[in-house]
Amino acid sequence: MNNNVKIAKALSDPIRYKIMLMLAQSEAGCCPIPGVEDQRPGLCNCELMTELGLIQSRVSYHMKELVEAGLVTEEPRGKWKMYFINTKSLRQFMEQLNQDFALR
Amino acid sequence: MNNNVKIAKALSDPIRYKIMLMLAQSEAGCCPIPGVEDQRPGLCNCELMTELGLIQSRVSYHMKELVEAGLVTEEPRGKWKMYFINTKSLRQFMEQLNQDFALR
DNA sequence: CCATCATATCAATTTTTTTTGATGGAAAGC
DNA sequence: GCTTTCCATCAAAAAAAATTGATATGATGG
Repeated sequence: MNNNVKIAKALSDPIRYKIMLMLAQSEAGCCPIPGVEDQRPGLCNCELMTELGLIQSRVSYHMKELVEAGLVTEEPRGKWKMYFINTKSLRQFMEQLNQDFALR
Repeated sequence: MNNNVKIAKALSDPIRYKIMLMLAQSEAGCCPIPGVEDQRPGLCNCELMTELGLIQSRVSYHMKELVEAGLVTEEPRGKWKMYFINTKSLRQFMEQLNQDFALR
């Protein structure tokens, strides 16, 4: 299946789209480990759960979908799992849309 | 529901994505009416059926999805129904992605 | 080691989407 | 008028996706 279809499918769920927005807007990493410098903006499951009001397995499911589509990268941080938006894949998605549909 | 989610959902089916590609690449309108000047590039159900090898109701269903998402416009032409890609909606989709995810 | 916390995964269920075959309507040609 | 062609829509079935609750894994801190 065409990769753009995969990306579109990942973005086609309201919860996942909202999660992407949250990742894009996250200012500082949640669950910071004291002393660790690299605190890229990102979110962990725990934060997503509380913000979205969803149970853990549901968040986990959607994050897996986003990661498998390549829209999100993940990184264990201590006992937490941090998620980061992968803007590169979004750019590629748009680039492909431009090509496919001769938008420029 | 967010309009980008609607667009993404419409694009998230392989058949619909392929139809969009076909519409984008259509050179001349099929089912031309003799004497009518305005023959914008577009396709009708009949052509989509044969090209895709799908039954009529299935094509009809997917075209309805695309039209309702705003990705495609339709126009009766004689007993045929012509479909045209709506690049404007695609542009808006991408513009919104840019904004939402701070891609530029 | 043990208890706890954060997350992953699984099976069962629910919901949504897609597909199909049938029927009906509208336009075109005879 | 009648027939044919093209398309829309419907109900039922099939397929796919999402949700839930339970259980498992893995790191942390005592």
